[in-house]
Amino acid sequence: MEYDFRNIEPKWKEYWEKNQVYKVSNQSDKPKFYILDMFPYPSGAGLHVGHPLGYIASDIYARYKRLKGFNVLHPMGYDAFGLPAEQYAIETGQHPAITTEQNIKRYREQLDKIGFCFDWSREVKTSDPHYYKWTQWLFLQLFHSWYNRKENKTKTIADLVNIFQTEGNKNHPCPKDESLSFTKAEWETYPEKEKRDILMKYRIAYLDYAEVWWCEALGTVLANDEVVNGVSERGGFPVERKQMRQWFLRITEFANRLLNSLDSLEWTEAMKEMQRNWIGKSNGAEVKFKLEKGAEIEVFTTRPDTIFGVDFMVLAPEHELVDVITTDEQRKAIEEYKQYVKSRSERERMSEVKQITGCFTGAYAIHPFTGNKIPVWISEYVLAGYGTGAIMAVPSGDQRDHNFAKHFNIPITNIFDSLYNGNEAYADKTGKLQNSGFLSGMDVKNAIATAIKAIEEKNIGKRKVNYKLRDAGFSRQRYWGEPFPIIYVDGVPYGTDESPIKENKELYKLPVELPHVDSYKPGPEGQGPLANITDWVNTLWGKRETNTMPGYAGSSWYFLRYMDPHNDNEFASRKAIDYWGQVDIYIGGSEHAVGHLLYSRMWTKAMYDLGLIGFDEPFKKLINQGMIQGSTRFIYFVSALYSYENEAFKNFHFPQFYISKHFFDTYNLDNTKNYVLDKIEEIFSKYNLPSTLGVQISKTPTVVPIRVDVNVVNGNELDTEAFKKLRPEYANAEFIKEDDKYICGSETEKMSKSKYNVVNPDDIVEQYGADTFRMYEMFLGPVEMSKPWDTKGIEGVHRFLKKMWRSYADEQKGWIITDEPATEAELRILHKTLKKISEDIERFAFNTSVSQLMIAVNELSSLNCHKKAILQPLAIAITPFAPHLAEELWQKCLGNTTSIMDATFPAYEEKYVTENSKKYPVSVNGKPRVEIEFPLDMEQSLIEKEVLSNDTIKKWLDGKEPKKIIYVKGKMINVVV
RNA sequence: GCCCAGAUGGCGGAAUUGGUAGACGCGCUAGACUCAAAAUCUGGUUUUCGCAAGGAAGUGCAGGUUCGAUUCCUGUUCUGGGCACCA
Repeated sequence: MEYDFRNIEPKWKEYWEKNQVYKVSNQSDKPKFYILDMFPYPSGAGLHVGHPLGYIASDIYARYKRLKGFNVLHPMGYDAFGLPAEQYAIETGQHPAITTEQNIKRYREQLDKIGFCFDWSREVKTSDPHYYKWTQWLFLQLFHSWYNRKENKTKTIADLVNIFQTEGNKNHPCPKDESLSFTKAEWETYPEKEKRDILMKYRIAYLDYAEVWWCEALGTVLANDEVVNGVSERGGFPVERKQMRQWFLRITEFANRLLNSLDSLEWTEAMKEMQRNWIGKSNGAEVKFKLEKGAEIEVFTTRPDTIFGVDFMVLAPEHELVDVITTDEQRKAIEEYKQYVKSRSERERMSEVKQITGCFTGAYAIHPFTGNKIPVWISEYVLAGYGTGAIMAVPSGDQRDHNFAKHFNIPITNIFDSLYNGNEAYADKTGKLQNSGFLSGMDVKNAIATAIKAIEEKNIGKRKVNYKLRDAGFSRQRYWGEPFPIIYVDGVPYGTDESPIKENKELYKLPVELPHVDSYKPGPEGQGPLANITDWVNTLWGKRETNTMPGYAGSSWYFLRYMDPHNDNEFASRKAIDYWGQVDIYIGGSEHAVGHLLYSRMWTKAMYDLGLIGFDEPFKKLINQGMIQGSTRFIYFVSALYSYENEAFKNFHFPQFYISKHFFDTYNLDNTKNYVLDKIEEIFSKYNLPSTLGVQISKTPTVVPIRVDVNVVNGNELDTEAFKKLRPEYANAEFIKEDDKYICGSETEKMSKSKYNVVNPDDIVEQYGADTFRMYEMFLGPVEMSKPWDTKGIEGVHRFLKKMWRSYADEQKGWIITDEPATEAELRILHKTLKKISEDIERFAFNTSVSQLMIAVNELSSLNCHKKAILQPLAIAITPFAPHLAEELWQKCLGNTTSIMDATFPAYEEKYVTENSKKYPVSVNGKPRVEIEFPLDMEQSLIEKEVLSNDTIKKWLDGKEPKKIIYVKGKMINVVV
């Protein structure tokens, strides 16, 4: 009776499904546990071995928690809207709904093979109208909300209208326009359109303008991803930045809360730090500089203390004042410069340091304290979206300003005396200011306070907290996304749940279904494809919004839908939400650090404020899974043959020469080259080619590394026969081997089809079974770490499972479990293992728990142990890792009649894991010299005496007196001389 | 360019709180079983000097703190992730 996973695994999969073992109820006496994987996007390429890494980890944890007596929610679904499906539709004409459905089906098949305990009855798909109905509904809640800064809370627009009606906006300045001010009486006189324009400037979900990549040739807006090296990825057409009307989410209002409540989360410090940096809170001042010819430039600075060092000012090229202040002489140059900047991505603008660009506007500002004339420039290194889009440049104190001043020969004012050396800005915050009027002689901290005070007294600015975080763009000019439940009545946007629209039942109804289109071509003027469907766009009350929502719309709240996935009356019932609460553990890649994870935190806070849910952070604990990279294999082609004249050369199957890695590495050496040439000649002569072909061997052939499909490589050794079968053109491949092997080169890269390094989990499961696959992925190393995929260690894990099996079953005799009582030694092995495994699982260290299981099985089999008392608990312990095997042992061998999933994880007993003596490493001057065993409760003085009388120690002391003896109980002993 | 992370034998990795560096597995190697192979089992395997006993060096690199550093600090190199419309 062998370990026959091909029979065992399908059998139990069917059993679990038939008995609905994974079905989770919203009612239970057990404590709840919610463990969630990040939503996958179902790509056309299917799953590769990297995807399941996190799912296996969460599956192990989920099963473990269940065995520990929790009611565990462990769902899975799909983030099914997205650009790739639409791109595919444009190329092939297939509807994204159809290809997405196919991809999902494929994903599901692949996931099922690995034996996950997902409750599939709770599956959600963001592209399902039953789902996006609620995405749209939640959008409407955000549209009907504003942020009350006084209360630090999301409130309804109705509430804001009330405030305006009773007191105007004096207590609630407009976040988009602080100069906006009106009284209660003025509010009453505004026509409806103006009222709504004002309200729009307060809404959490609001309309504004923003830049997008526009490609004239394709007539469409492109994602950053689709712009490569400044041209469109498709077709290589020129692109430029273009202003377009867009929906936004006012996440900036939540900035401080998003920052502060990070402290309450069990996320890695790195993850929190990334979010903190993204939010980018900085304290400083806003200062207005009057221009010579009227107008003012407002800047934000974190260093108001350096104001006496201001030598010039820089506006973002998009700044609205640029056109106003530019003098006639400079207008042409400024226009040309602006044109240049349009072709530049923000990334390029920020990262370019070597090449300094900019243009003088011809205008001058007046320094508020010195009265000096300060030239005003524009440059790409100042971004419109950060701060006020303008800076005061202090070359002696800021490196970029310094570079700029040097490059354009702007004289530099030194405000740091000898601290500034003339070559590099002095950006440190230590030392005293000089040459700075009333700030001279002060240190930075003092000077900042004094400067702000002076600025405020002079009424030219104020203290200000600034955030790098920007409002989140919420529109895509695309088809495959959620349509907005918005209709423009005379050009004014209304929610479909507002008067007058809601009077019409058809228009009121959610979801606003994504209409069918025949073409995915963009609409006029960069609008999405929906703009082409006039029937759909034009409604009784006006035109529909033709943008769709971005990918993160559906994924910002999906964790709530799993709690109550089939609810048609609410996005999820409050009862279900209160029962499951926060996600206890969330697993996914760190690439979502500042996108998805920040957006869903914001949605959660808004929903909490609006009383829809009872917690304001979605993910209590976060585990970042590393990436499994591809390990690309290279073979080395020698282009040795050529023909002078003959056409037949092209159609003839010539031998192709590939050299093993060693020869490639040393190809520059004459020895190697001659050896290779001799070999080629030797092989070639065997072919006996007709001389009429005119084929010759090159004396100086070049060698080209070629990526080869990893699936025909075993470790680093090429399976030459499999390679030849791969494609007809390889049939005559000839290999120049080393030690009779063809060794490939390798490189670690992203796993992708184009690099021939994709490994499909199906193949691994087919060959070794799901249990081996699961354990092997965990055994590779810590979940959080990225590592290249390599199949070469999988044999070891598979051997381990077979060995474990042999503890329970014999090839000839069948089950060999006995009822004999366990010995002390056996119990020690068992309990040590139980302890280690539960501790390791709790800290997500699955690689070491697999090791421990291996150690246990090795030790038990060397004791020849087949005892039920040991092996039954051991079967439960391995369940999270190898559920199929465990279930087989549980029911077939150990004779249980219910699923092992309903077993209880055995607790370890302290008495079997404590030792009473320790073999101490004894060091002399920090170098370990000998091992001596002492009881743990032995007195230090006695130990010291014995140590000093040890022969080896005596030898190393060499007659010298020990200065000090360091004894750390249970750890080590060190003798210092 | 900025932010975050990682680097340990031939390979994946272990060392959980500053306390024996290399657990476990792969690979390699020697042997047992076998007509043979597969499977399985036993031993060896960081490098280096040495017949051995035993020594020396060693956790990307350069320093530092400490009785003691893979672990803490400073600097640095390389690799990976993110940088706001890929998801």
